[in-house]
Amino acid sequence: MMTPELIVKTLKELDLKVTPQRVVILKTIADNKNHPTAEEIHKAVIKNQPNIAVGTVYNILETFVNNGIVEKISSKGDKMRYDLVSETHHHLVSKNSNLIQDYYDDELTGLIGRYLNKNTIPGFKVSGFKLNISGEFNKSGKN
Amino acid sequence: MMTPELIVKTLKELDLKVTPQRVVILKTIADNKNHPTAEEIHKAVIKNQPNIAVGTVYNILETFVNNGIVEKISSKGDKMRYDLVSETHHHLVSKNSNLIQDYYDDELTGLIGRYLNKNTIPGFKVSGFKLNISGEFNKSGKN
DNA sequence: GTCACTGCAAACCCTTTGCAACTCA
DNA sequence: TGAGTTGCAAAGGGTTTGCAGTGAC
Repeated sequence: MMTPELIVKTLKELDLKVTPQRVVILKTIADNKNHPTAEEIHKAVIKNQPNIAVGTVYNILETFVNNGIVEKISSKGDKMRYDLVSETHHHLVSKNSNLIQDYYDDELTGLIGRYLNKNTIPGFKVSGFKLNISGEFNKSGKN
Repeated sequence: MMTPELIVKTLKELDLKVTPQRVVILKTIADNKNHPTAEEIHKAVIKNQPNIAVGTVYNILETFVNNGIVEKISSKGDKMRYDLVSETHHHLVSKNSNLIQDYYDDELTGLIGRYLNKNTIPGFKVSGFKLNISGEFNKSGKN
C-alpha cells in the first residue's frame, strides 16, 4: 500500500511532472500484487480517470520503466505485465495459469547474493538477479 | 550440437510426425546458443526449406513448447525468443542489449535446489527454477 | 488412404507513434 | 507562459488463424 504522498515524492525525485494519470497508475501497480497487464491497469485507472487513453497508459508505463521504478515482466509469451521495482524478490510462476506471484525470501536472496559475490562470472558484471520458480499453486488458497 | 538421429528420436517419442520442417527448426534451436527469435529461426530455416512459411515456424514452435522440449523466453518486452529445454541452467541478461546468454553452474544450481527442497513454500509445489542474472557483458569477448 | 501438417495470406491484437489540445510548474 | 504531457486515432509489427493442398505413416 503506497500513500499518495509517497507517490508524489517518488515522482518529484525523478523530475517527473505530477499528473493525476501518473499518480493513479503508479498507485495501481503498487497496490496490485498480481502484476497487472497494461489492459488491466487501464481498466482500473478508468474508474478515476474516465478519459485516459490506452496509449497514455503505455506511455506512462514506459516512462516508469525508463526511470527504474517499474519493470516489465512476461509470462509464457503473453502480453507484458508490470511490476513495482522494490527490494530483491523472486517469482512463483504457475505452470497451469498465467499467475505470477511475488516471493520474498531474504535467506534465499542472501544465499544467492553471497554466492554471486564470491564466484565472479568471467566477462560479466552482475548487478542483480531474480529467481523464477515454476510449479503449481495448490487449489486451496493461492496466498 | 544435436544429431539428426537424436532429433528424429525426440520427435517420435512425442508422437509428432517427423517432417523436414520440424527437424530443421529443432536443429536450429539446438545448435543456436543465442536464443533465436521466430524471425531468426525462419531466416535460418529458409536455407534448407525455401518455401517454409512464417506461420509454420510459429506453429511448429508452439507445438514444441506444448510438448515441453522448447521454452519461450523474453527480454525486455521484445519479441519472444526460443530456448531448448535441457538441464537446469540460468540466464545472463544484458542490461544494455537484448543478449541473453546461457549460464551453466552446477554448484549454484545445487545450492538453490537444496534450499528449495529443505524450505518448502506454503501453497506452492516447486517443479523447477531458473535464475536470471542481470548485468553487463564486458566489451572484450562475450564468452 | 487418412489424418495431421504445411503454405499462404488475411486477420488479430498488443503496442507505438504523430499531432493537436491541454496542463503542471 | 511553455515545456512536457495527455487524448485520440491510425499505423506498426509480431503472432495467430482459416483453409485448401500436401505429405508422413
